[in-house]
Amino acid sequence: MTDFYSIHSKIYVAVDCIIFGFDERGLKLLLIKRDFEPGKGDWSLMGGFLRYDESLDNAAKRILHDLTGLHNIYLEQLYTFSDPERDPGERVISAAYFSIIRSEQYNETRNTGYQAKWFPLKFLPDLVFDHKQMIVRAMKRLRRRAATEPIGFELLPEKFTIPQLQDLYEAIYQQKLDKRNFRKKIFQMNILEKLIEKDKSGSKKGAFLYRFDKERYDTLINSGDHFNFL
Amino acid sequence: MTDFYSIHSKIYVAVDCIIFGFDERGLKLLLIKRDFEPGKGDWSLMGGFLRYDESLDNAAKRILHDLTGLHNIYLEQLYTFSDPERDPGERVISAAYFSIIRSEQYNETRNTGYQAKWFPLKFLPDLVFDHKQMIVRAMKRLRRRAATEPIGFELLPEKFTIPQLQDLYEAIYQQKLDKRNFRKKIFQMNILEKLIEKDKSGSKKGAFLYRFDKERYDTLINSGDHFNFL
DNA sequence: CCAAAAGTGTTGACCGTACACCCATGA
DNA sequence: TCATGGGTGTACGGTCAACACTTTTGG
Repeated sequence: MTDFYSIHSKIYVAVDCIIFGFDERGLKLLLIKRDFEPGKGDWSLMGGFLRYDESLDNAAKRILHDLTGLHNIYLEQLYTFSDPERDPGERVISAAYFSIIRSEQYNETRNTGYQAKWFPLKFLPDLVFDHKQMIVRAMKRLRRRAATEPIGFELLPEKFTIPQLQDLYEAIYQQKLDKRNFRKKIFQMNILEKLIEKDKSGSKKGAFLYRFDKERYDTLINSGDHFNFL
Repeated sequence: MTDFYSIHSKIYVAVDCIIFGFDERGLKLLLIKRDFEPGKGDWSLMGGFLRYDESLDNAAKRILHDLTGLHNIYLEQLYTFSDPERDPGERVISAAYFSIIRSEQYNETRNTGYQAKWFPLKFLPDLVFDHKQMIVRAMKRLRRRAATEPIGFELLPEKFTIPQLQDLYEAIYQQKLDKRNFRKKIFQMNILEKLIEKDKSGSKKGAFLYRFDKERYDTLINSGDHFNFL
């Protein structure tokens, strides 16, 4: 291949993944302990380098699969960070990716060669480089997405209760929501399938389980409907 | 500087700018005719390469200044395009930047060594590489931004009439808006300063000129206000 | 004097928000 | 039996959308 651009600089391109999870105790992030310099021993987002023959999306998929063993993770490009001083070791720009997984799908004891750990959003450790900024931006993206797309369901088990769903939205937006208004809104969207079973883990009475009806949702979208989840 | 990452690939990083303008005939984009291979002679977004010691934001500013001579252009990172096949000449990823200028500030006869031309959005020529995709994404960003931030004013002259402002929003969202409702909404935001002068270029009666009152806008935002321009 | 664009208010529908009590059950 | 969380309806206010006529003036 002819190099048309040889007077210009080539640069390392990294990919860093902000991985959101959710459980009873709220939103959390999956972080790893860096086992290489610079920043060895510090907490960091899961990352890697873009290879010569792959897209950023594929690099992010590869990196996430490496860590979690999972395919089909919700993933979107967030922002490319490029301050020349951002990585003290070398000139590296980094495309940050926003991703969310059902936390049940990844537990820390999985043996992958990485030291990974879930951290509640409110108790994040210090992080290398500009990873904190990446997380701040990811949090904003999560809020925006959750308001207009049904990504909340990606953070819950397949079967979930309305109170669980509400807890999730309250965690994302950091505000209490009115129970009755929340239910009204969700139900009138008509995208949940009510199951016969109840989940009794949260209360004595038990709460009905629901499932997100993706087919119905897609049908509604295709017929021009819009949704506002908050 | 130690190279910690030498087992990884370095890659060319480009920056491409989608430059929006607006005039009586609607929204338009500033494109240039490529004067180097590959794609020489084709129409293209204005672009350049990221230098070793600058951020992407600064690269975009530099590239825009090169073309237009302007500083303080509205600019935001849009998305990084990275398909390995996107540039047939070499492996190059490109960070696309979304920018808007008052079209009065740039006219095509300016002599910069670039062959640049405004194209109405509806009559774009074929473009090199993935530049069309970049524009599609930029258009979406423009719609989103224009709904929540006062960027519309960046596309108009300092003094403008309400019908001009309405024409702009109609062009952005490609739909007719009701005159009375539009005025009501804009005025109740209380961010326009009405001038004594009229602009008679659009009608015999003449329309009053207004100016965007940025200070008032900032004050309102700081006191927790929100805006919806559509 | 007339064509062409600027400017002006009201109403009904809908949506978001506030708010309080009963139900089911395990301990 | 009681503490705990699940589940339910209504009323008010604000916002959005629909809609038609008068004003000004250059040609």
